[in-house]
Amino acid sequence: MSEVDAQAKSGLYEAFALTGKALASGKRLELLDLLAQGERTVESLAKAAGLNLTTASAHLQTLKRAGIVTTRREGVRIHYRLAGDDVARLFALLRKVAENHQATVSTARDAYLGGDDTAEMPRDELLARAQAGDVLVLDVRPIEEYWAGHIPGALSIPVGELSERIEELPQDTEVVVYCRGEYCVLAHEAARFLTDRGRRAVRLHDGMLEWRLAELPVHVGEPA
Amino acid sequence: MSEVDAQAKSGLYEAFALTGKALASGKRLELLDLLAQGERTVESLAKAAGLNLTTASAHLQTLKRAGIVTTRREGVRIHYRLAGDDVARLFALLRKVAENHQATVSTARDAYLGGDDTAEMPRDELLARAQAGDVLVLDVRPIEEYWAGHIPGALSIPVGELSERIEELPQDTEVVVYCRGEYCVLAHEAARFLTDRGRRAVRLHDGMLEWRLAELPVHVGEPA
DNA sequence: TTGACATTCCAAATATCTTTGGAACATTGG
DNA sequence: CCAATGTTCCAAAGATATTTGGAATGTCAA
Repeated sequence: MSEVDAQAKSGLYEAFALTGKALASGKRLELLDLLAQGERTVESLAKAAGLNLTTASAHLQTLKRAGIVTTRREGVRIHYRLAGDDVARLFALLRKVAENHQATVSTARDAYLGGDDTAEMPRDELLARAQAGDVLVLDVRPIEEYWAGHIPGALSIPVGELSERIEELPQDTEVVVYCRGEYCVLAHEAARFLTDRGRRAVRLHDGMLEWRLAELPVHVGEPA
Repeated sequence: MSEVDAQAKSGLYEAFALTGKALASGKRLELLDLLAQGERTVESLAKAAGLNLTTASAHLQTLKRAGIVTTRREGVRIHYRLAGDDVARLFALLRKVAENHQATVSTARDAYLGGDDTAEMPRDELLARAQAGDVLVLDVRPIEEYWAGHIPGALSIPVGELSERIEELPQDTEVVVYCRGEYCVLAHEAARFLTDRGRRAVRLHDGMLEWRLAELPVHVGEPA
């Protein structure tokens, strides 16, 4: 390989690495996790990720330089969003690969999600039983994320409002709870809360991210 | 979200980020590109990637700490390999996402591969025409990579030996050249060399990496 | 047991990334 | 035009990564 070629090759791979660097920080991955649910403003991202506003902005600039997020201005606010579904797919695969090959991930996962105490249901079973009207599908993400896209027919009760609004759920039908994705804590919390209160509740095994990437139907906006 | 939860969450995401950090260096991505073709020793990787031996070892340790490569000792040598096909898939997707969303990648790509002067053929067309015995499939990677896995029926002539061995190719059948993958320069070089010498030669659009990930048949070892 | 060899460990120098407060910038509404 | 607000830019401090030579480790063969 010539000297020139070697230089051109490392140029190409440094360019690839820019995308790698975007994924090389836990904070940035938390931001991507939020963005995978739909677009958000800088302030809202900073707050949700527990970051100083300036720090969040710096991380978002890094993501933007790598091209994996884009921005849209609306008045004084700037909305960030993922640059495409391929980015969401890359993000999801990164987490899966990390889980497959790093023991520390399972440990951290269980520490965060709290073991696997509540029962779970795969996507295809939810589809079948929701068709049959057999179960109630419950979205426990923040309402903005529900509006940005949810499973058709799902009811929205953000997990923080669940204790006040539990009466909206019929007593005797089984509830399938879901949230952002496979590593999202909200559905775990909701399922624990509901089963503690004597309701029949199971978690969807993963969440909206995987649902969308599987190209299953998604409803945007208010419920029909 | 409680303080404890926030801490547990950032622990989980820092663990994910370890895999991200593994992908955050051009040098490491070059090593992964080589490993995607099959296992290799440290020395061979260092030489092929143009790295100081100690530097290569340090990068390989980083990949190993992230769990995306594993090692096997054989006598005095240590062989590195990818920890699974999911890792190869992640690597391939990273390059694709980078190309999709970063203008600099196309520039660097063209600078390295030399524009798109030679014709290319998609995988399914190669499959059909190779079945029909219509074309000769030519693998121009180093012979070790050919042994580690190649398209069934392909002939191996490493690109460096092509000028001495061009007579092994029948004059009048079309040749389909392939190498490591979509961003590998070897098939471009070979196709240019062959067409310059009046042969009918086209490139497979991608290479062994994408072929394998598409779960198409792969032959390991000597040709049948 | 010794010598040869492949690889990793260690330490130090350099480079890059992260985080933060304060200043600067852009947009909107008064 | 001015003030308020959301976001980015800048600079500096601290933390983390990269690269390298030289020493240490582990394995094999003589």
